[in-house]
Amino acid sequence: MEIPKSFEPKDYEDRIYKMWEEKGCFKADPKSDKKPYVIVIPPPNVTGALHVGHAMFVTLQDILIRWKRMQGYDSLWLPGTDHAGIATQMVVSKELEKKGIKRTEIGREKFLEYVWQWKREKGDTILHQLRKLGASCDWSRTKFTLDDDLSKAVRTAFVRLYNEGLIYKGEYLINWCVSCETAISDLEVEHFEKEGKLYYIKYPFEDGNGEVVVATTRPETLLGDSAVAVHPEDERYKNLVGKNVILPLLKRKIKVIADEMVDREFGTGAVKITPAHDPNDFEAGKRHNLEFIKVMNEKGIMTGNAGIYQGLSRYECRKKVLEDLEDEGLLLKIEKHKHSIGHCQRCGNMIEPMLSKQWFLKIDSLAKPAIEVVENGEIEIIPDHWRKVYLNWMGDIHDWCISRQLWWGHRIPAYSCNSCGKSAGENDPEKKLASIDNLTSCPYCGGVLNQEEDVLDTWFSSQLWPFSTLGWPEETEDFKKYYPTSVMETGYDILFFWVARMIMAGLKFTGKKPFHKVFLHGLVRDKHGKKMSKTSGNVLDPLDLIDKYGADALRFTLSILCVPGTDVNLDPKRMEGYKAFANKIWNASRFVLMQVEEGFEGEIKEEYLSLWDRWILNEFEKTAKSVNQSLEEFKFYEASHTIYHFLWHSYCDWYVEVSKSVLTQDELEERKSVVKSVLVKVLIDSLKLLHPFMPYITEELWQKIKGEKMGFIALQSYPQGDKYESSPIEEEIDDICDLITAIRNIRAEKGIAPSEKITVFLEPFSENFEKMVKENISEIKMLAKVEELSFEIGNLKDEGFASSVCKMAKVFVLIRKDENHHQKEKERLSLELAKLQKDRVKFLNKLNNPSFAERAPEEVIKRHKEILAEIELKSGEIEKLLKEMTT
RNA sequence: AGGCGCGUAGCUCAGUUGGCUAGAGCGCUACCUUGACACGGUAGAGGUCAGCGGUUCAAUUCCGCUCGCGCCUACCA
Repeated sequence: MEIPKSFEPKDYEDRIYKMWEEKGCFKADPKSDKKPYVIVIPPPNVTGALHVGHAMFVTLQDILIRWKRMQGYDSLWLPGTDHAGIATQMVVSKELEKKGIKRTEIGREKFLEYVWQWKREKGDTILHQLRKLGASCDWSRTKFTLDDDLSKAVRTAFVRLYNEGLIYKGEYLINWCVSCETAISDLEVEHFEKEGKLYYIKYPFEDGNGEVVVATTRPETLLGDSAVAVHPEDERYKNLVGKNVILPLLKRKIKVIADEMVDREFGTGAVKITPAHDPNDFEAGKRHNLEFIKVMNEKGIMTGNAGIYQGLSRYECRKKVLEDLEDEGLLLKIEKHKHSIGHCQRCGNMIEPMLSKQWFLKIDSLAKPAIEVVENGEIEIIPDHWRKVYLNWMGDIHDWCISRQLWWGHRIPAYSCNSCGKSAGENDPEKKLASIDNLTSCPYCGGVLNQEEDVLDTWFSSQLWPFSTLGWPEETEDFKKYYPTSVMETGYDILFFWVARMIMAGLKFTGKKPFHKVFLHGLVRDKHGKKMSKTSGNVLDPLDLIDKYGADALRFTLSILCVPGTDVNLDPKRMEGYKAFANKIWNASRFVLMQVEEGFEGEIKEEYLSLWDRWILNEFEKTAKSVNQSLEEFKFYEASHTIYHFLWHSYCDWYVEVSKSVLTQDELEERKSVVKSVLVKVLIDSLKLLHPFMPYITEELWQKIKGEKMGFIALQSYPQGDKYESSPIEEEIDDICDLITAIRNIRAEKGIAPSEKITVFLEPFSENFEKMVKENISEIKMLAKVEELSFEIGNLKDEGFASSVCKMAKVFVLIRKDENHHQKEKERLSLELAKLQKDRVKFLNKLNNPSFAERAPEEVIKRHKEILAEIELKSGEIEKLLKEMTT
């Protein structure tokens, strides 16, 4: 039987995926008595396009899911998307604007219709892209955070928190994005250090005698100042406290206060206080009962409080304020100043700290148990150092601003009454005004109700994902079987955003931890470790990569680069290499299939197994055992590397080559048959072992070898390697390989053409090795291209020969004698001898040290002695050779 | 400012409680189109494990310092 010579992933990837999906290979079955293994997908944004970050998590999670499925678990990988409030609203608004439709003009209801329309058309794009990667999700359970059932979960969670008094509404200083026109949480603010300016501004005293100078980076906010603060123990300013100064430009009278927040070393040691536009000043304002003067509105435009500056943008206002200060001689000086400025994670605009009425979640009581489960190891975070980061952050967590001024999202299920004036979050003593079900009339007075306009932060729904997707708050069959989930696998960049919040929410609402383990993978960067970004032009598109190298190569690359605790530097070169690996497997299979007849049913008869056969069978078991172990520990790189090394370097480089010496020569039919059986068995088992990593090519080859009626490799049982046993065979094969390499080395160094067969003389160091060489002489001859291999050294002096000392024997290769051939031989051997002698001294010194003998463990001493003996044997033999040559 | 982490071959990285003669992939050199595969084969070259000091019989591994780099958190006006 034969398969095409060229390996072409495009020929089979889509076809195979379709087969898997149609035959329901990925469906979990709550009725089965198999043990569950569950991962919920980190839901991609519904607006999202596939990027390498997705490729990363798909690869790792799919490896785990397929591995466990093959191990006999009821694997459930639950897919879905989140509604991505800000992102989606922005995308759809922009699309509408192109058509001349303005969101604010058409109103909330109409706008949401458009968004749903968009979602129906485009929302599944990302899910189809995940399939290209081979993701074995149970698509029948696909969820969306705005689905009816998940929305009900959100309302349930909100109302419960509200009724317990953990949700409050109030006017606080929050992070406001003037471009997205919504509040965002602390976590959604990104700080960049920027070179800015520090402006020194004079605030004249009320009495006209002199002034106090304050330093600020944001001169325009002085319009909202309500005080100037100094440190209470600052001698320079002690007598100023309580006095009034005149606010420049607006000429308001404001007082000088004393507060310990002031850093005497910074600037002039006097600081302007703008309670409505700075988080620090907000706190100070509360402490000192200051006026909160809002000088900027939600669009970043100056308000009426800004006097003549009303209507200017924040940027124009700064310019004008500075000009005017200059005119009035109040601008003392400008210094360069580095400081960090918050930017909106979504749109990149500067964040405006703004006084605003928002909904908050009290977090302390939720955080406490979430800290405990990680501290006591009930939830294991891998790699361990993220555990420390988690605990560090959780220990200093702040209340969470959960309201967003958007339309797309879960509208807050809270109401206020027109008639009696009761309002959820503010004066709703009996907690009647938040409700899971739609409230139609006021439960206090029967009056007309208004529902809160704002929606909840998307993460508020994402935190419920591990259980809302399984049916919570209902006790569904799925929820009962699949919750808690097994592993949460995601990037460390959303440890706080998502993972921490899921732990808090899981414990709060279900009373159980949402998952047993958290594995955090590194971020995918470019080949030099730089973050991928459109501006750097170093973005790699997974769909392009799949097109060029195949999904299997992309997956294998990501997996083998995934070392816990480090970011992944993705170099297309690597993918080329793993595409070559796929090609290698393809061709190895091709070779095997060429050896066997259609429907070959191999049988491995013990009595006909050779050393090499036993070796590769055992080597496979060792590999399988190691791969399982690595996967248990989330060492994807190690698992991938182990398989790679086995298939390429053990199976292809050695066993397949050795098999040729049996299959192409005059050997017993039984031997040939056994070798074929071993070739096939090890290949098939290797394909199974590799399947979670490279699902497509392994499935395709499985079908070609076994035929479709044998089912899917995806559903075969995973090799466990439990038959592996440590055996002297390993060392014996090592020694034979060492001999073959030594002969090949001489061939290469002496420039003997590969086509030329040579004569080799051998002087084994042990009878056992001589016996072994004799037993495997045919394989050795074939692999080293030896015509004649003799143990009768005779007198080689007159002949031309090259020699080498390998681990178990002295090797002589007959060559044509040339002029200074003895000289060259001597140089070569002397070089090797020098190297050996250096090592010899090292080991000798160690062993001669009395405290080494005293303190080192016996095993180590023994090993050292063995190595020394080996070195001494080898160098002794080389010395002898050199001596013989000179005489 | 606080916390975490990194510096091993030209490049990207492994190296599991200290103990083999420090490994891999790519790149490089030489030779080879041999009937699975040139997306290949064979053989090589290449490292004072950032530097200094300490603990130890023994340090790439543990500790301290120095230099260089990265990330996260934070209210430096």
